[in-house]
Amino acid sequence: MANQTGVLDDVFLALADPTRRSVVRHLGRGPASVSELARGRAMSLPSFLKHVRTLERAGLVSTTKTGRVRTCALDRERLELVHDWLAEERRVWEGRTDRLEQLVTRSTTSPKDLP
Amino acid sequence: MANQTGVLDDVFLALADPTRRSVVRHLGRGPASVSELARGRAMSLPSFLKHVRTLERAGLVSTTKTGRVRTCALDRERLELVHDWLAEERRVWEGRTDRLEQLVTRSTTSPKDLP
DNA sequence: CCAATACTTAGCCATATGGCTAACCAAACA
DNA sequence: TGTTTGGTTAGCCATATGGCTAAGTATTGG
Repeated sequence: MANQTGVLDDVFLALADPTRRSVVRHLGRGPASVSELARGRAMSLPSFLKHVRTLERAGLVSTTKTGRVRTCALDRERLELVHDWLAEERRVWEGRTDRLEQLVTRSTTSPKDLP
Repeated sequence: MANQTGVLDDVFLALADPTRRSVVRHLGRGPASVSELARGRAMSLPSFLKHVRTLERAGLVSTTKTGRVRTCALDRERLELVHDWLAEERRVWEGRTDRLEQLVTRSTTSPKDLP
């Protein structure tokens, strides 16, 4: 149940684009509005909006609208999903298939979300 | 320069599909032939081959042909690229933008390619 | 109230993706 | 020699992606 494949599909797909990775990078420094994120990009606003929607669909970004401004924020937890996937792969290489170890290994880099 | 965006595009795109992630998982246990990898999948051989090609294009898998058999192997280095990208993001969250630290942190998981 | 700002919706278009079948090598058996 | 076996090529097709423009809606500032 840990790996809903659909979610990973969306997450990896969302990250497979330089514009979107750049947005993730930007939001890493803190929340920002859509037009703020779009500034300086050689792209129309509607086109850029699609990228934001893709990031939202992947759950990497959450947005809220206040007045006429939509503010975007990064969801770090979703990015940790990538880390978890990678960690699982490493476990396979190393021949350790025991799932319990997953939670332990995870805490070495970010000791926050142990359910 | 560390982030050739094109490569990350291809790597993330390659991982954005359950079939291909499953191949990566399989190859994590060791090399395998194409038909071996295709076995049990609800998909024609040509269709499956395309996935292998996509993984090759991303550099995640390398293949060699001996006789009539094409053997595929995982390139773990390329997967570390994902880890490196993620690590960079984390550094941004934590406000540490100094690039030197990148090389140090990286060596915790794979102390190989320090240019 | 008017105008500028900040999205948003609704198309349109070219290309890419992911699947298929049919047909075609070439190596390995029997 | 003839037949599997393992892969490959060449199309075809439906849908998705990533870009655009034009024309909306809804706040906000003057």
